[in-house]
Amino acid sequence: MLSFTEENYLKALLHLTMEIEDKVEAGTNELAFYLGVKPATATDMLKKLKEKKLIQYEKYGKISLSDTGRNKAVEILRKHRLWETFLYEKLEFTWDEVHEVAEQLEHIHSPKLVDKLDKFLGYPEVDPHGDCIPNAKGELKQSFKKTLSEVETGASCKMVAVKDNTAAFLQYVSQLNLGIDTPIKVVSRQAYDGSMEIMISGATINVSQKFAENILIV
Amino acid sequence: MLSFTEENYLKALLHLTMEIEDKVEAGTNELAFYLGVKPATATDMLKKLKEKKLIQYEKYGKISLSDTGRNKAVEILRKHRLWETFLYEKLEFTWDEVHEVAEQLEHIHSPKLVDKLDKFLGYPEVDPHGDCIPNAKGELKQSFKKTLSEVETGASCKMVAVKDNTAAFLQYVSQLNLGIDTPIKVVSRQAYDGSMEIMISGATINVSQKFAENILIV
DNA sequence: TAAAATTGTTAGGTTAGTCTAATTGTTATA
DNA sequence: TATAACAATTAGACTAACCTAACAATTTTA
Ligand SMILES: [Mn+2]
Ligand SMILES: [Mn+2]
Ligand SMILES: [Mn+2]
Ligand SMILES: [Mn+2]
Repeated sequence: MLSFTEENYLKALLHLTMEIEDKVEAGTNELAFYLGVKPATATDMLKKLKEKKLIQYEKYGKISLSDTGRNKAVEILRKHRLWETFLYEKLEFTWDEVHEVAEQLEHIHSPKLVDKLDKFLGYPEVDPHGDCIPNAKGELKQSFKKTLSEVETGASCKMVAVKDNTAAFLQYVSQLNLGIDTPIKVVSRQAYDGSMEIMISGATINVSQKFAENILIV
Repeated sequence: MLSFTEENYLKALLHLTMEIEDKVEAGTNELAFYLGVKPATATDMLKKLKEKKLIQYEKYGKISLSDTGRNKAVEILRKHRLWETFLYEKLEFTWDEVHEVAEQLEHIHSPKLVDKLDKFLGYPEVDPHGDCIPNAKGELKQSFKKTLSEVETGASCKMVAVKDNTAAFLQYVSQLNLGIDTPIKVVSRQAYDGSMEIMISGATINVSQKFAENILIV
């Protein structure tokens, strides 16, 4: 049985090696920074995870998940996203509130609970942030979606997910009347700073490039 | 913020000081045994809990919860029983399966989650084992119920709760077609070992004194 | 009431997960 | 290619939660 902490390291590694299309490795400092611990701490844990055959790793080398490690990590991601969906769909949580609580709930050990929760929710495919929920077999539909910042000026698209899951960002998005499935039209763009004018259900608003890079569209 | 372990000590103390009508104190060995740790370990924790003003305790003396400690403990009990109810009512768990998972879920920190869960469940008053669920104000309806073993021969009663929450006991009870609200009639009794013959919906069965002592009735 | 039994504490160790400071290995750059 | 910058590891410490073994206090009981 994995500890709370070990699970978090595996989940972090899955995140770091899934972010960018063909990135499959992570570094010690990168991992430590992501988890908010010191590199020395991460090194200790990496030795343990290697010992348990959950990662591939050599001293001074890059880190990648083993098949077992990846499966564990995907299982945790599945739980995380199912719980987020539960909180959002059944308990009236807003999409900026679910993540924090799901960070705790994802560590509950009970295969039956996960399956029953999945069933209770009607086998959802995406969580409140538009992220894919891995299925019971541990299959994760990996899609590298385009961001709003990549949409051509004048073109239209539809928001399908968000990249940033912080409460501050999510609240800002909601405040703009923007949500999953909202149609967006890119009206104009500033070459200077990449900010853009977008149209959401009739209203035109101005958003920064940083903002646009965190809205995933189709 | 209390740790997982500190919460378990407080919960154990609440249990031990609530069991019997006017018992309000517990001993170190008793506590350690209940938690499955060594007395030396419990002593360490007792010092810490005293330091945090969660218990009243003097070296070589008896232990009791302070008001703050009791409130924390009741809050955990509330979460435990709400989660058991959720698993039973919404996720098709059986009453012998809920406790184990609730032992984990009771440590999730989120006031909003507890309140929303309570609302989602329709503000239940009892859990699947017939135990009272403390309300949002932390009020716990304390009732010292009679056990089946105390019912006079020939008299009838109704099962309202169980005292033992182990899977083995609960499965046995279910197997006997016995559950919350089932009417029971005490047919006869053996003076020798306290075993009794009881009638449940027409069928007569024989149960041990130990069994009867764990069925709470009204 | 003194000895025995029971109950509880202390001392000293272990492991997991964290830290800082010092050091070593790798990569980039002048 | 030598050196500077960066990335990663090691050594040594700390805390929380546990342990065993030894000891001390309290309670029981003969
Ligand atoms: Mn999340
Ligand atoms: Mn999400
Ligand atoms: Mn329970
Ligand atoms: Mn219960």
